[in-house]
Amino acid sequence: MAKDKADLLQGTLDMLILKALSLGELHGYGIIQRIRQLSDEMLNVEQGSLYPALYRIEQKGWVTSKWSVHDTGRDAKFYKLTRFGRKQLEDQEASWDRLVLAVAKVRQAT
Amino acid sequence: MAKDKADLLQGTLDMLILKALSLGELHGYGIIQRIRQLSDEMLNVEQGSLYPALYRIEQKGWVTSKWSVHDTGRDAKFYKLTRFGRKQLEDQEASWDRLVLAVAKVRQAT
DNA sequence: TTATGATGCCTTGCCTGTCTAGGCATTAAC
DNA sequence: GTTAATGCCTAGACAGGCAAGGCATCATAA
Repeated sequence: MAKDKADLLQGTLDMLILKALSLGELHGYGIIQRIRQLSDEMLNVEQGSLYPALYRIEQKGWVTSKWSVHDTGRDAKFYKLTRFGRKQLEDQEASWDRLVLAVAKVRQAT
Repeated sequence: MAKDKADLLQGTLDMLILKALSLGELHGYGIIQRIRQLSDEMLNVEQGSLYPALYRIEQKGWVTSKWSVHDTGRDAKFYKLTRFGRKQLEDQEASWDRLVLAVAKVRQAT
């Protein structure tokens, strides 16, 4: 099976989930789709990665969840970013920026 | 102990090591210093991360090693990038670029 | 009717890879 | 003589992403 989609690096997933939720409440499956769509199909989050991550994130208080009726008439568990989660998102984005910068510095070396 | 230095993300270490070695043969301890210096002290590779990584990388044939006399008069194990390792470096840099781009796309979403 | 694919939830177990925390030797500096 | 820097290494803990599964609902197609 072709693997043209980039594997995630450990640590980026939380940030992506938080970012997806910062655009509005969403259920798990929808988070996957939103990330895929926003990244132009470049990032594909597996369910086996997402649900454990959502559980972790909820335990940390970065999101809350509640069951609601989906527009399709089916039930789905909607996740919502907390204020603390929003702060976390900012922190993780800042860390990511630092890392990208640092790697860029190393790479531009001749 | 203050932790202002970014923890590496899994997967970036190999690339950094290969990049460091692409600038010339070097021994383990020197690789750590070179990465730290090139990144303006932002990246600090732990020895407990480096040596297992070097072992893995050598097993894969990306580098070769040989014991030589260091300029200080002491022995040190010098690692050298192979042609295959150089190809790997290019691949990993390309993957890194794709990931950074993909994350940027997600992040610029409103 | 049935069966397939998309949508939705979840769990288990493996595996990789980084980090913490050690150990040991040599050399230079104090 | 002891400390700090340089040099090598290992063992064990741990996180987290992934593969692979299970289950249910609904729409569509055969």
